[in-house]
Amino acid sequence: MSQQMSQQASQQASQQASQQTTTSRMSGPARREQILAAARKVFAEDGYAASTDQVARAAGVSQPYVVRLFGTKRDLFVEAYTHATAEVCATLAAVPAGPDADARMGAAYVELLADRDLLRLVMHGFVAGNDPEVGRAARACLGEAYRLFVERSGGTPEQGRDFVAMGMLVNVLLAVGADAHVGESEGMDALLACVDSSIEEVRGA
Amino acid sequence: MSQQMSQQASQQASQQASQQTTTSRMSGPARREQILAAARKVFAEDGYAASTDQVARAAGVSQPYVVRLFGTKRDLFVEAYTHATAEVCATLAAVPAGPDADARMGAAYVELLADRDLLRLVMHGFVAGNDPEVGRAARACLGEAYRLFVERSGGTPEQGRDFVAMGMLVNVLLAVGADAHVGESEGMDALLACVDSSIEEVRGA
DNA sequence: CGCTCTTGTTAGTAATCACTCAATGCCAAC
DNA sequence: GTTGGCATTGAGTGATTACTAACAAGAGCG
Repeated sequence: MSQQMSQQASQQASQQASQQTTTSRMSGPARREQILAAARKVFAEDGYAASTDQVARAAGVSQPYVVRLFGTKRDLFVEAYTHATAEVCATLAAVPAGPDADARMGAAYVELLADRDLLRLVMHGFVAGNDPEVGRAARACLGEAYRLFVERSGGTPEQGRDFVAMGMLVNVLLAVGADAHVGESEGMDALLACVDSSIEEVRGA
Repeated sequence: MSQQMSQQASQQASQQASQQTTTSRMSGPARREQILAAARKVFAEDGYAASTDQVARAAGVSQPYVVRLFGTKRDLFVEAYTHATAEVCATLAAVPAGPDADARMGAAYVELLADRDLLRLVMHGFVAGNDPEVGRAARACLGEAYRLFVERSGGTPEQGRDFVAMGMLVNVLLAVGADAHVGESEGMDALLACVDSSIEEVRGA
């Protein structure tokens, strides 16, 4: 499955990266962050199955250099993944408590939807959970999302559960490309319409 | 990540399969189904990244034979995946309409929880959705689950959405091994307790 | 027994993988 | 202006990959 798809995907990524990449010399930490950004994009697309070569081409660097900077492909993935989950948690944690905090939490998550790569990467970590460190980060992110919602909104456990569940539904719909295949199945169309209206509702609040 | 883990995992699978495998000659379709069952287990563990060799060892067959019978690793994955999604849909479709149909739909899904491999495989398909055929099967399954719930229970679109969302939450919690890591994060513990009580509630109904 | 079809294997191939090694240029400090 | 450290690469290695080709063996049938 990943042969044709990831080939052309990485070609696209390499093209668009080589345009924006300064081929000249960079400082170590700066290059590290650039590679991490590329890794986030590539891993979001193909998950852990993406190769370090794809990441290197997306960053405009040679492949040995990315493993030199990060030690191991697994280390790179774990670092990119923990960054992503931390970003999600930070966004939710930035919502202050108070009246209508539940709606503002929902709006904060909807804001995250703009960055498709972020949520796709988080999703990939959910199924790559047999790696102990990835699994721990994934569980921590889910638990924090629940805890923050209940704490900030003062809602019941059931409301917290529903908040996280709704987030997972949106994640999955995004991952399977539901928005890009409207008109394929009537059930999916109706589900998508219902979720979309909820998103618009929370966005307006 | 998958190196050490999948190695020992496939060794376990091969051992337990070689015990239950009739090494003698089998009929073609029977062997096909046996390999499909093995593929379901292996793909549930490691996703599409699992090798045909792992599947072959789990089935107690040589590796070239599994690609001979199924043509391509991708074909094998797609067939195993469509079988899994069809099983989920069939289970939900078996719930008759009537009063308390919503609770019975929930109970039917909880029944599916007993087969961890099934839901883990379905989850893997959700993130492998860049493959067109896998993505289509995943979207069809989600759409059908929603449609069936609304049709059988006569509920509102919002209730249907919440049903599917709850299913996704349970899937994710299962995939990240939340039940196997209790006591790690207080937020996750509270979330898991809330979901568990909901499951027990629907199980009793 | 012989003939043939299906079941199954061993041996092999080309590609890709993560990762290593040794080297090369660049920049700043002395 | 030479020295030394940092950024970066090309070339290579061994392992694993999906997949192929050719061949062995068993079962039904005349």
